[in-house]
Amino acid sequence: MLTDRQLLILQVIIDDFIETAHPVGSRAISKKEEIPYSAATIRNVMADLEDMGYLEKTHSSSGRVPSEKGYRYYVDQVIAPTIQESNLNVVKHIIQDGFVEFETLVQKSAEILSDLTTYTSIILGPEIYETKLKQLQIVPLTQHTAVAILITDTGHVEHRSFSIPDAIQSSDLEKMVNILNERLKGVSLIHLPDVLNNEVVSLMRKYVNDFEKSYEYLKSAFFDEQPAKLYIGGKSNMLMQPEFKDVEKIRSFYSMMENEHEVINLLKNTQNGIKVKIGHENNVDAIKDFSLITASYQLGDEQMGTIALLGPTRMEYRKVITLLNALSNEMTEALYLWYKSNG
Amino acid sequence: MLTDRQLLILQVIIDDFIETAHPVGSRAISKKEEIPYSAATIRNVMADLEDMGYLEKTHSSSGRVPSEKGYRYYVDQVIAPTIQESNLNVVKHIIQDGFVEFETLVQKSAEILSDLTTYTSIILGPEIYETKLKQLQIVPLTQHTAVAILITDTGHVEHRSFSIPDAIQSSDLEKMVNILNERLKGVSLIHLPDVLNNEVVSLMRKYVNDFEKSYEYLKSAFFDEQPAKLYIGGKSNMLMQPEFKDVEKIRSFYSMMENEHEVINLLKNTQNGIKVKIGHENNVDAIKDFSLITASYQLGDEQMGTIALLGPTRMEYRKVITLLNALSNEMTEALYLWYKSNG
DNA sequence: TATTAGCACTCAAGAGGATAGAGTGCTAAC
DNA sequence: GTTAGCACTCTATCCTCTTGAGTGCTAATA
Repeated sequence: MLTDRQLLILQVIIDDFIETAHPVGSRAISKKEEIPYSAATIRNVMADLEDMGYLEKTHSSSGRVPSEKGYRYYVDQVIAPTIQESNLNVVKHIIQDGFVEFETLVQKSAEILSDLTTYTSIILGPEIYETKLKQLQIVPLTQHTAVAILITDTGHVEHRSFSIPDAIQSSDLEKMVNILNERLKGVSLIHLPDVLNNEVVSLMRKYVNDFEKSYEYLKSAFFDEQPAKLYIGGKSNMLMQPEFKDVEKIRSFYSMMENEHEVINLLKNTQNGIKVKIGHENNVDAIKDFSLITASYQLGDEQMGTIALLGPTRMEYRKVITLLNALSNEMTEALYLWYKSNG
Repeated sequence: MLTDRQLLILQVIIDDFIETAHPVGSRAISKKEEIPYSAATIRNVMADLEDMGYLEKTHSSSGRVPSEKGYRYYVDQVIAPTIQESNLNVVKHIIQDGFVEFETLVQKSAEILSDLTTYTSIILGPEIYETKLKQLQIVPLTQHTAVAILITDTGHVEHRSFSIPDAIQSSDLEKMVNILNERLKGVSLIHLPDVLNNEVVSLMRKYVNDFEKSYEYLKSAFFDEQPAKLYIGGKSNMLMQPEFKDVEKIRSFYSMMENEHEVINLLKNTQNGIKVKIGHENNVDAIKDFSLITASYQLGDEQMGTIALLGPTRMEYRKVITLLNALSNEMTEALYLWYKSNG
């Protein structure tokens, strides 16, 4: 447990370092208004804080720099208790421009977020599994091609083009779609494969000629994989950070960000609420010098998606956490209102 | 006009520099098998080539580096005449995996392209204006929201969500869509606004209550702006290039690439065929050290889209031009077959 | 006359050394 | 418990020196 004085000094050091990115020396601290101690006293306290692992030196006679443990303490003990529930009015603003589909809303919020923070924002789009099927359609283009369109009750639209083998009659396809629409309307996407296999298959086998083949085609068009929607904003913001002087660091950062799969993994398994992962806590080597702050938005108990900000460990935690907190509240609220109005 | 010897030496210098990224000295050249001259002779030739503007020095006693004029000559006189029509079989490969919409095809080709070259690929998606409307649909989601879906004969799907003001009856919307479908089917997207204003408006005014408002909504949903589809692949490839040691360069490159608008402008106004723009020829300061090679694919005389590769001026022109040429031929061919089979 | 060998010269890049400045730790005094 | 003072440490920067790759020019050669 830290004494009041130790805490004060830790705080001042971290604030200073976050602002300047330079190691902080005892003399600079003692000059600050809120600090009534001399440089020598500060030095003693700093030595203690270093022993406890909250501070580090870059070399034996340098000023101090916060360690990951230091940031952790700062975030948990200093920042977290003081976060005020606030409202950003970002979402409201976007919605006022007219109805938008939820995905667009998320994307725009993300852009705003990265502009506001000069860090990189990452958004894992609303998990569409929980949304329900509104309508399924097949529009023939030519004799051998067609496009299948799937519309959810949130206004999300998925579409796939596919070709129709000679063996399949277009009337068969039509019949099939009719059956599908009748049976699947209102079913949530995550249950779609189940319902499909249990209830619909037998029905279709009865009415549709050469059913197996048609079914295979439809199935592969829609139900095989639902790619997660990933938005990344402000990647070049990162280049403004002074810690990015090293080309090698830039390289590893960017090639990681180009790999969708890896980024998605980073955001997965986040629980509700705000989560701060500092440096090595991310367990990913490419971002061992970064902190990732994630927030999720949800409907009821169901998590819908994740918003995150990625920046150097020397991040403006207070600002970022406040922002993300406000935004995730707004998103959750917007989602709730949405579903309520959907009855 | 260059003598044979001058041309030979210019060629060797450019090839060498493209490979190593180091200024090329006279001694190194004279050691090459295909060069029967001594270093001193080479020096005289090099001095002449420099006087003519084909070569440059980085400092007064450095080796020579190709100038933009040098690259220009190299591309126009050395490379261009030797390009062989070839086929990459990329497109065929993708199409064999099943019917895909044209946009997907373009995107996949782009990925392959950037992997193959270690440069950055940029693709301006098929201009959808020339394609024809297949079907227009409005699917109501709730009492106050709906999603409008537009399907083209190429299998391209656009969708917009919008809210329905109280004043508008859903039966009116339905009527409207029926009229639109009847009248607009088969109209090419680029003529849509005209036909809409000239033929359809009067008809609708007759049948639809409170038409003006509904119309405004539909119009804003679809016909205001068609965002060009832009794909960029292998941005981090650029970081592998040795010329990218300077963080400032990286910064200006990446912030330019994040600005869709600017990138689109770069590719616009490309004519048919392969076009090579070297360094300052691009008229964009951020890529004054880059070359941009563009190829378009078309249907008949109508240009459909543009494929481009962006790399350092020290680019493997032969390889890139051959690749792009092959790919654009393939795309054009695929497009032709496509439309033919559409009757 | 065209080519080549030879030599003086130039410049960038890297190594080594000196210096200034910001910082520390420790000790003794308050 | 706090602070002043001092010796010490390390980095960053600047300067100088050296090396090596390269050039241009001139005189000799084929």
